[in-house]
Formats: sequence, C-alpha cells, structure tokens
Amino acid sequence: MPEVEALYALLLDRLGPQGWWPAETAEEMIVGAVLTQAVAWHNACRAIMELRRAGLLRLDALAVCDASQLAPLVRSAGYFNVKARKLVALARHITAVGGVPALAALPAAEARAELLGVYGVGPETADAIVCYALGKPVMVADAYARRVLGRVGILPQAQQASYASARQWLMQALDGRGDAAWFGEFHALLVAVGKHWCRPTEPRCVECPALRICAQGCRAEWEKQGDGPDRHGAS
DNA sequence: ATCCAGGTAG
DNA sequence: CTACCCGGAT
Repeated sequence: MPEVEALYALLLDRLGPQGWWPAETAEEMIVGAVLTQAVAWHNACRAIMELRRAGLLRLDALAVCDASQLAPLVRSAGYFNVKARKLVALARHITAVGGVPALAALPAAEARAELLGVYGVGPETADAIVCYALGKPVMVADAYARRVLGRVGILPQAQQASYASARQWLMQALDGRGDAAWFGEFHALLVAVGKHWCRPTEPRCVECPALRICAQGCRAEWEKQGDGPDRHGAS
C-alpha cells in the first residue's frame, strides 16, 4: 500500500502538521470528543470554553454534575440536552474505573470496548479517544476519512459505506504503519482535505492538495456527471 | 427563511 | 428509520 505513504507525505507537505487533537489534557480531549459529535469543531469549542470558565473541564468535576446544569453551558455544541447527559455518563464511568491512566493501561481493544459500553460513546468517539487521549495507534474511520480515502482510491468501495467495515479494512492495511501520533496526524490531514476540498457535493478537485495521486484524477466535473460512484453510504 | 452536516440512542 | 440541536451556509 505505497499510496498511503504517498498520500500522507503529500498532505503533510502541502498542509503541514494539523496539531490535533486541540486539547490541553487528555480529559479535555475526551470532553471535546463528545461535544464535537455531529457538529463542527468551532461550535464544540465554544462549549468547551464555557465549561472551562465554569471549572468543569475535568472529569471528576463533571462526574458530580447534574446534566440539567450542564446543558446551558454546552448549548452551542448542539443537542445540548443529550450531550450534557453523555458528558456526565462518561465522566462518571471513567472516574469509576480509575480515571484516564487506568484506561490507558489497557490494550487498545479493551479500552475501546470499555468506552463503547458508556452511554453516548459510539465507535467513532471511542476510536478518537483511544487514539488522541489514550495514545494508542488506531484509525478513526469517520465520514471525512472514508470519503477522502474512498475517492482517492485507497479504500475499496465495498468498505466505504459503514464505519465498522472501513475501520476494519484500514486497521489491517495500516497495521504497524505508525504510532498514535502517526494515526492522529493522518486522520487530521484527511479531515482537513474532506472539509475544504473533498466535500460531499461540489468537491474542489482542481485545488485539492491530493489531486496528483487521486483516482478521480482531474475530474472537477464530478458532481455534474450524475454524482460520482460513491454517493453516501447507506445500503 | 430554509437547508444542512454530523454521531449516537432508541 | 427518526429524534436530538446548533451555527454556518445558501
């Protein structure tokens, strides 16, 4: 899979290190992972600042909160009632099992399973936490990563649709490729590409930093010829 | 003024 | 499948 190395190097060269995850501490990263679910980072960021202002960017503090008191603070992140409950549930759970260090002491697969058992933590959030907060080399196969890797021609069409299949394929293909920082940077670069150029509709192929090695070649007209081969996943 | 993108739970 | 919800884009 030489294309992966080529893509990684190309994006790093063009875009520079993305500096993800933007958090001071592992606990802050975990809070951010919940808040950014289904919402642009910008919105989650405002909620994080509210929590910081209230001294609640720590799991032990969040663990003793009531969701109802949290909701107004995380309003800007959307789904605020749901997310307030998720934050409390996750903070309580992690605190109860001995905190982030205890989680980080587990093998990646066990930490992931542990997290998946918590209300509000699905596959993507679990992987993000395992990679960025626990420092394990796992791939976050989110919508951006799947779309970009799929279009570029690295991730086979059949694996693009679901999170689980994409993750499984990528974890095998990328096995041993790097440490947590490598995976984290790769994911961050893919998000940057997916957000600014490789958009769901009206992709900006001509200016895309990955154009040189993209299977879509120079087809800027993508969307105009009846919506590429990959229309969003559900099948 | 409407549309939309995004992940998880039910 | 729909509910949850925001802010940003159109």
